[in-house]
Amino acid sequence: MVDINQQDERLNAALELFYYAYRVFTAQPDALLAERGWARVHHRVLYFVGREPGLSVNTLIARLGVSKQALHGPLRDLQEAGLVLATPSAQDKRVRCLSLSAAGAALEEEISSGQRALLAGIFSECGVPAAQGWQAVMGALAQLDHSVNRRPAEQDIQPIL
Amino acid sequence: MVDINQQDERLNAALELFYYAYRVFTAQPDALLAERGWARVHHRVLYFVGREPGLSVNTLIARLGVSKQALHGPLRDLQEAGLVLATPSAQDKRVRCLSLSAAGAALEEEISSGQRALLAGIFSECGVPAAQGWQAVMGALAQLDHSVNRRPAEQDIQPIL
DNA sequence: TACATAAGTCAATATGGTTGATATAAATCA
DNA sequence: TGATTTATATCAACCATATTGACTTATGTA
Repeated sequence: MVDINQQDERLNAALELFYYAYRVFTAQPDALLAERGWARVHHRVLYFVGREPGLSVNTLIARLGVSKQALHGPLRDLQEAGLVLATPSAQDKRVRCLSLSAAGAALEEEISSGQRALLAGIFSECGVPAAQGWQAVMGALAQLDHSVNRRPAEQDIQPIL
Repeated sequence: MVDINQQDERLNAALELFYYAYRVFTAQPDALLAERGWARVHHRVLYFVGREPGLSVNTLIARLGVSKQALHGPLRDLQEAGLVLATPSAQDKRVRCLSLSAAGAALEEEISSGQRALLAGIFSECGVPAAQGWQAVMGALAQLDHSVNRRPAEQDIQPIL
């Protein structure tokens, strides 16, 4: 039989693990961005646009969960720096389809590849079964996302509008 | 032989998993705090003081990595609400030893227990091997924390927000 | 005594978010 | 066609939270 307090202790340790692991995971990109004078919003814009090219400004606002006024500053920065491109949609010329320029993709790649390398190293260090366990746990957690702002993906639950 | 692009795709999926899972993990405490009109700083204070009772204001400032002016507002809120107690140290009457009142401990417990329950549910859903794999991966990541503000490792109890 | 330290406060400032109002172009409806 | 809605883009006022700097008070130490 499992001691309740011991169980709680293990779970407390897991809470802390989550906090520290996430901090390590995000420290690198933050530092890379800061070097170039960009902030987190810029990173998130690069990230979302990179993974969903052609998305509209409104969609991006929904993904990020910020107001359009809060988005526009950083978005304009990125466009002026030539990292993000905005081209009118063919279907509806009002909507601007956002995408990354080569330079934008390169910066995004530089940031994400650091994170991929970090995870790849950890996964190979811990072994395939551990990596699969990690993915199962994180996947189960992510499934609980009730946010409306999620991107639909084949394997995901569709957002309720 | 492993296809490089396929490998990168799996790693990209892992990046997204991390992002969404963390968001789910932090949504609950944020909501609980917001209900009561507290912000994240208040939570972090409750957490740190709860896990390191008797710590000084300066130590707390170092743990949080904020200025004393930034801390004092929230800290005063918590003291006035009777959640955090400050008693002069016996050794040095200048330093205030911070601790949680019963009410403070109860709120902290309420917040953390939600997160423990969330993780416990996920762990039992995914099975013991997956949970162990998750812990191995997160532990390996957390080990890479180079932060100056960490506590010595013997107790190594750390914040969740 | 002279200086240093811990805590608390006040003021000025910066940043990053919010809402509200408004403008423009494009699409759609009656 | 004219009226209305939608998507994007600003401007302005405001607010929360952080910063640094200067200062006070109480206490400890050389």
